[in-house]
Amino acid sequence: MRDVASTDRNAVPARTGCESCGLWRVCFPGLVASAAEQRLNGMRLRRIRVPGGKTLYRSGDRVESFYMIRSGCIKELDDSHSRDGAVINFALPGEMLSLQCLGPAVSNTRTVAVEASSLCVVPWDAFSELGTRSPQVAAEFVRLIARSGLAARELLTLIRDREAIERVSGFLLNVSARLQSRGVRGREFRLAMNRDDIANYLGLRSETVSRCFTELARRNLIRVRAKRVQILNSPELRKVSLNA
Amino acid sequence: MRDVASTDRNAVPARTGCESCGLWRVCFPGLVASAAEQRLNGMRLRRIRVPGGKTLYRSGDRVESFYMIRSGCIKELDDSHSRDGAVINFALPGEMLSLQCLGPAVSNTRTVAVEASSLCVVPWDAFSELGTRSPQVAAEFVRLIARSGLAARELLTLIRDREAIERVSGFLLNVSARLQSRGVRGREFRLAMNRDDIANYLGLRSETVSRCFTELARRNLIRVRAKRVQILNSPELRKVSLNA
DNA sequence: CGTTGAGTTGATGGAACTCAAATAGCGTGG
DNA sequence: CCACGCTATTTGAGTTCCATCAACTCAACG
Repeated sequence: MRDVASTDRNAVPARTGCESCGLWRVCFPGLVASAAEQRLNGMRLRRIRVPGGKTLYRSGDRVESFYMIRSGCIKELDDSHSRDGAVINFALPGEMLSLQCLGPAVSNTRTVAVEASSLCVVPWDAFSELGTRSPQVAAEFVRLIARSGLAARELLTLIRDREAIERVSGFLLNVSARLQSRGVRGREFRLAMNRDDIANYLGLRSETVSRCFTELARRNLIRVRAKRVQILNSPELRKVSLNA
Repeated sequence: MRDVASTDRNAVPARTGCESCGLWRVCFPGLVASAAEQRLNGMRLRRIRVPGGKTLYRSGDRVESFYMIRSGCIKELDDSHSRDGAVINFALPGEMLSLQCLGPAVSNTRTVAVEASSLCVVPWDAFSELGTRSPQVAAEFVRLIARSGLAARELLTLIRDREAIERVSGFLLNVSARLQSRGVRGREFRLAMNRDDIANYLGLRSETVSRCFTELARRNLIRVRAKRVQILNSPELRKVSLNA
């Protein structure tokens, strides 16, 4: 139950095991509670592979499962205002999708694979049953759902009242920290998304994002070559992101 | 259990009853389930009054209760980046506070009364107990918590990639709709917050907010005099807010 | 009637957008 | 392996929008 056969052509961001997965703390109490039938197998765990550019689910769809990113990158889009969708969040390896749908059950976002991605799929009812048996698990749920709403708030403070270079610096540090916390090297990584997606996410234009990358490289804070990014001076980069 | 003695000097936005309160759908199943001890009285419901400018709770505080706004206006501030706090949300009459804290229990926002406000205070444990007894109530909880994260997302789409006049128009429509949905007249109302708070919320400067008000008034879409706002042409105002 | 604070209006500069052109990556097929 | 073509990205020049700073209005209040 650890690794899956890989069919990747290009270098894909690291594959993560269950320990680094956001659901681990939910699974764990369940597994402790009763070893046999609450194993991952018993929960009808599935793995799926989504090709880059393909839609996972749409706004309005009834979503009945959690999704955990194992590799790749999924973007969540809000279609309510702009025609081609505004990026709300990039879900990175080890992170979760669709949590906020499980109250209303129907999704308010469209999710699209930024690149070929591998996901774990866990039916909601399996977990919900787990929650009714263990208040510990139920509490963990509430915590996770509450935390899932935090991404939007973080993005809000990342872009509101901040100028372009601050946003881009903050974005890089954010991605770096999230990769690091999942056990992936955060100093040097590959951005799965293109400049347009980043610009859309940060409320900028791709040209501006590009200029900021160039400027940060000129200051020797980062190194960029297309999608590959290397963070050379993260304390200084943080200062830039905080306008300090 | 309906009205409280009023000590307001100036005209304060309408006081709302339990029916228009965001918690009603949570209370209701509980009340149905067992009439006697789960009444509002049984839940140790308290009413408090917060003077304008006073802090309700701070970031880092352990929050053990829900708060429901009965009258007035409470702003939620994020202190993580700016010195004097960035406005995340304005809680209007009939709306709730501190829901997202009840997973982590410790608040990540500071809440300050924009004007003298009256609140209902309900201890979390009373509800949590209610939830363990009724899965219906528990589900309603999850729904409410998931929805509480939506405010940040809405604000995000309100300001990202939108110019000043679009933000201001969207803000007015948003406030209008929220007042209306709580049974208050939404065509003509009084903004509790000053220009600085609005500007902070929208990621603008107070001068810009002022200019936008003036411009919208010039186009005969609204009428403004200090804090009093009248919406004259909401379809057209919507067009402006959507950049259409 | 002067003071105070919120709100409005005006003038100016800078940051980011726009449009346009140049360049770099990258997959494809010779 | 290299040339080709396509797309993504970078760079440049001009324009727009908003922040800034400052002056001004207005109402409340002693």
